[in-house]
Amino acid sequence: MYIQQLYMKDLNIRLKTVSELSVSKQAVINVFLTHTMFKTKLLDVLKPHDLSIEQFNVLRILRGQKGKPLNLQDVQDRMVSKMSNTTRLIDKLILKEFVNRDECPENRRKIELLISSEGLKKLEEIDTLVDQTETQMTSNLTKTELKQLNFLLTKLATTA
Amino acid sequence: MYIQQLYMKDLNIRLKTVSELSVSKQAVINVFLTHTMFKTKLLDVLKPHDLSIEQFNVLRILRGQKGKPLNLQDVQDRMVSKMSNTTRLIDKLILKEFVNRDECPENRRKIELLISSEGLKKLEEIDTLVDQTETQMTSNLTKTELKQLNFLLTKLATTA
DNA sequence: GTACAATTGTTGTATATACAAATGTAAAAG
DNA sequence: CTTTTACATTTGTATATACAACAATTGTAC
Repeated sequence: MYIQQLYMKDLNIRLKTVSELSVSKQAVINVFLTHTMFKTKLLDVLKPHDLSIEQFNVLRILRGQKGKPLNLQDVQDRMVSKMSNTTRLIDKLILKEFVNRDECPENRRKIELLISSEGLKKLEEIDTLVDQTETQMTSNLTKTELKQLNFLLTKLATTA
Repeated sequence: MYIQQLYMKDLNIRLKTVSELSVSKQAVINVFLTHTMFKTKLLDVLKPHDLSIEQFNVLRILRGQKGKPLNLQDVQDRMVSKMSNTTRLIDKLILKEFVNRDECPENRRKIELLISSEGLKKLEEIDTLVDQTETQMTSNLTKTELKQLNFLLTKLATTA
């Protein structure tokens, strides 16, 4: 509640001044604001399950492997964050027993990461909630508008 | 260099799978990816000046006052982050002598924050660089597309 | 086959984010 | 005028982000 209210307050203040700025500056600010809103709402959903957004993402990445292990590099490549953090992030998932880590037999520099059955169970528990949240967060755009948005954001990020 | 390459690698991997997801999920991922790209590039510019993005934002907010002091709450309301951090963030700006903090005479609970002349000088030094970066980051969208993007993002964030 | 380079992962430090609790001051209630 | 409530800021703790340095293992060159 508090967060949403605070956020809306920020937004109103920003929208007054944003319109005077260049379209580029506006775009940057709008992306930052939207990101903050998405992050906040997703975190609201994940928090009761004691997962951060990045931890949730890593679990989904590992689930996507369907039993095949991934090493740190693999996981890292599918994330939008930094190597240095991934070790510690996964440490926390291992503590919660959602992930297992083993030494890779062929190459002892590597590690093998696998999601556990508890991890899978937790993901199933959350999936629907996250889906609903994502739908709700984007609900004041029509499907056509969302496609348009995705087109623009993809174009923006791909070559820039 | 390294960051950009890594980022592009991530993006390519994501774009393969993203298309299979719902438009809502795609939008969320695209906003996250774009945010990361923007943040990385802005940080590249600010880093040589020993400023974080949020520190830079606070300086710009204070400059916008043209001599009138702001208290913490005011600054916070114009930011996209959390109260708890703002104290510490400003501590660092004070250490760098870009900002002065005084007790508010009418209400000793409040503080008065002012940008220093060094702070103003630093901002002038960076302004052009940041403008160029923002323009360059958004350069593969036309002005019309950027306006469209701003419309969609504003609509997305305003009521959701 | 030893020296050097590359790969893979871990650790350290600074900053930012998120929340809760604590501190100090002002205002309101009684 | 004292107690309670609200306000403004600070501090503490956990996680995430960014970068650099380090350690261990593997690969390559001579």
